[in-house]
Amino acid sequence: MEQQIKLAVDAIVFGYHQTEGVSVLLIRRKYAPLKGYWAIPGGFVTNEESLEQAVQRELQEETGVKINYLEQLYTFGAPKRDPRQRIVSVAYFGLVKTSAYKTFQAATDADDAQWFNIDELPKLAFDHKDIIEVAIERLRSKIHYQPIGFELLDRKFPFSDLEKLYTTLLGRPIDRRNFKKKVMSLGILEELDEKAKQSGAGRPGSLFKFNKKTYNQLVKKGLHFEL
Amino acid sequence: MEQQIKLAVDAIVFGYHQTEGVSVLLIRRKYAPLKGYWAIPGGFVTNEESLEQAVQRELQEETGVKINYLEQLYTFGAPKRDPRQRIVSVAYFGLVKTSAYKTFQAATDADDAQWFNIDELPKLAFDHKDIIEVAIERLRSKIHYQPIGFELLDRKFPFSDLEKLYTTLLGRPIDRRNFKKKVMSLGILEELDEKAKQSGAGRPGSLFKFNKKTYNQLVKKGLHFEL
DNA sequence: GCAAAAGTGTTGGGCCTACACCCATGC
DNA sequence: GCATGGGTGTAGGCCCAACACTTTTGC
Repeated sequence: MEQQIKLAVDAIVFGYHQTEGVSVLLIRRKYAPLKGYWAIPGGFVTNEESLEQAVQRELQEETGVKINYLEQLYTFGAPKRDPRQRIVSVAYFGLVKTSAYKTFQAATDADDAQWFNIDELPKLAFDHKDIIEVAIERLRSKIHYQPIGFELLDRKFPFSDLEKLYTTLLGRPIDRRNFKKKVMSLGILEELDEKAKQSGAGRPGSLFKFNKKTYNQLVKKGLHFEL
Repeated sequence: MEQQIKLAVDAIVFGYHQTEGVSVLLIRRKYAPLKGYWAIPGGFVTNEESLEQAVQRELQEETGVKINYLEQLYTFGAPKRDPRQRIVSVAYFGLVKTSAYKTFQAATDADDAQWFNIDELPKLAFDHKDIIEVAIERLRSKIHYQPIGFELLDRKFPFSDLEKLYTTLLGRPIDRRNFKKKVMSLGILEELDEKAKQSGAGRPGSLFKFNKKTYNQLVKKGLHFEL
């Protein structure tokens, strides 16, 4: 008997903003089933493109977002996850600098696209809630062996941004001095001769940037980063 | 245009034997293309079964092996990985006690099934060499956060078996005393009132078994195990 | 008795944690 | 000048790595 399975890809894209926290990019479905529900962006793979290309294309079409950090998350294939027919979906995990995308150009299958704080998710279509949970799990565990900030923060950022990101993801406070010592000892941060602009009160901090080169070397040879 | 992609699963199954080291289970292809080549067991997913069921079924059919530890590894979907048509394959990663399977009942698509030491792999069909490399990578990294021995060793084993397994996977010697201290401190091993049978010279060691209950608890709440 | 493998403790050093006060800026 | 957030150093304790000799067995 002929196989009746369709192959899709989904993109769970995380962003970060120092006051709004960690958020995930969702679209509102334009068509049935579950029209009007929020869902993870994604769609069917075409015959000639790679899986990564399919993810990038769907993301582009549905939200206008282009991503540079993308990794495979997990493949979801339970027989009844879509009511219409058997759909197996390869989920990808992406990180972007939220600041680059405040508004979206939704199109094709999507009515609208929007960031949602990961603690305030709307009702989601299909098994998308489970998928996001797996993705959040991955994000949380990733901070232990990969200094994620590089993909989530602006090119230049005050040190406190990084600290807040970690505090948020860990869900507990961390010691500022110890954290800074540890991060700086990795040698992937460069301090700049520039101060952050003020956005309220308080002493402005120096700006930092990641040194992409040493960062990549470090990631390649494996890194442990316990807190 | 209609999607023309077929979905398959593959199973990379590892076994361990204290003199033969770590090995992977391969089959010899019975049909074209690449008839006679060695390959990873696997096959197409049927419409009603889950991905895990598909893996177990194919493995059963092609090698007679039934597995109890199985996790998803990665999904391979490059457009040209199979010369005939687009095939996307969800690869799974399994561990078995080699001692349980010295001979195999090959059937269906396979002429023959056999263990191969991971350092002496034959020429493999399709992109299966790459897939096995990813799997070995996963196996190696897994020993750092999960005491793998449970799935790979016999129910009762001398402590040196565990030590040899780690030495082999790490590719370097480890300090016996420190290793034992660390493993015992996890509280997942029980010492038995039994000595290993002799297989050559040397003093016989006590036998140990894993305490499945505390082991599972430990895995669940996360575990770091650096060496 | 000799070769092979198992069993067994201690110490020094490095790393990690805990901890509190001053500084720069905006209002 | 006060409120807000940024910046900075040290000491004690714990854990980890390094290290070698004795015991039991087969031959």
